[in-house]
Amino acid sequence: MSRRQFTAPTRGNAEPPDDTGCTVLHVDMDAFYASASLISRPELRGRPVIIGGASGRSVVLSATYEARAFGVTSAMPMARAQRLCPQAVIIEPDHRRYAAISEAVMATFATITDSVEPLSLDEAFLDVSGAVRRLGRPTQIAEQLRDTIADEQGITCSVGVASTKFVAKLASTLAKPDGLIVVPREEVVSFLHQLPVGAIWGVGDKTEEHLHRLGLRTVADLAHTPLETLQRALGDVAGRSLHDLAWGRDPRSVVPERREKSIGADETFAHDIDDPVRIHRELLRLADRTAARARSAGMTGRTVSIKVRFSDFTTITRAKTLRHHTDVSRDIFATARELYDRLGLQRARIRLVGVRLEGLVPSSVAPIQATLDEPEHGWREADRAIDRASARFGAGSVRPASLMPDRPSGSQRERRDLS
DNA sequence: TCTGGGGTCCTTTGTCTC
DNA sequence: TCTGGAGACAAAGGACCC
Repeated sequence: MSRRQFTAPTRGNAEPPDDTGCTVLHVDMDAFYASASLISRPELRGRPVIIGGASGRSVVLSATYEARAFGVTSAMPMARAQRLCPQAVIIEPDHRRYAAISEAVMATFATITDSVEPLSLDEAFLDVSGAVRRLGRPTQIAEQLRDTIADEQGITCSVGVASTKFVAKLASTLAKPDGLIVVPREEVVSFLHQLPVGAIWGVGDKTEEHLHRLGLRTVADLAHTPLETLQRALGDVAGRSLHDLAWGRDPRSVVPERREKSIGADETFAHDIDDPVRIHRELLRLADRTAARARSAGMTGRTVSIKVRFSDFTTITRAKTLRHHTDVSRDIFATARELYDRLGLQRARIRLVGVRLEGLVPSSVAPIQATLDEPEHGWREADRAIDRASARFGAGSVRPASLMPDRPSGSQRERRDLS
């Protein structure tokens, strides 16, 4: 669910657009989480529905177009969304269902081309240059895809067809909902120059504000600003990138299979807390979750970082790079706890803590060195056993005793407590 | 209005080594 | 032994995306 909305520029003629050379497709599911949730609740179709958590601090994950008409957007606090649209039905997210539908949609993409670059669960770039002879022109392929996804999954999607990723992505945003926009190669510049600067991928609120202060409101303004001026204002990389994009220059190709560079987890508390014992417990839970996900992905990391957000929303991060790669819950927790304790916080009120493992490489290419104090059958084997138990009995079936809701007796605690 | 959770990338600054 | 520059790397923060 995009947070920004723009109106599509009008094309000057009624001829069908020329899609020659427009071999990049950007496919984006419409209100994906909301549409997926309504598959099992067909009686709610046509009504305002908001997908989001019930807790006081959660935000909107997605909303149907009927709810968006009331001003509800993604990432908006749930409390505000409910004030804007009190008649909306609230549904808790069902991430398993979203993952299953996403997998099926990606499988449909794979029948078109090998060159699929997923961006998230609900959108992907496809390079269809190798499929044109077999399946027809890019626009025909896009229409086939839209039909197949609607028939097989019961949800709609929008597609942008262009010669570059950046323009295809913009086109799909403008095509929403349930639409298709082709931007012919010779119309790229005129298409872009009508748009506001905020339409450009990578221009968020802060950059947009900065550009407005410079008097730059449209992509055309941006294109006609000297490169050096943009680089002075936004930095070398961002300045050059924006200037290139404003002229439709985007050399990035569709790259299938992007590898994760970090894995992490964070948690916002229902109420700010200042109890170090509770914060240590939360760090243990998050380290445990992070390590399990890394092992499940077959990855190990060398840098452990923590994030702490205070009650006034200021956020700090601290990181430590280890001598060896790890995927062991206990190592990640010990490092996270050390980083946290080093902050020397005296009962500061904390809103969120997070743990992240960075510098990921596949376990197969990063031999994990046993630490000197590691017993013959060490923590890694214990983690593997927990992973197997979780796979068999469900996530969380085995966990550190300090994370059990009801603290057990001392003997049980010693047997299981990883802390 | 009161801000989730999962990520990526860029910039700046500090430290270490040669 | 001290100093300075260059380059690599780590750390921290910020902006952005879905």
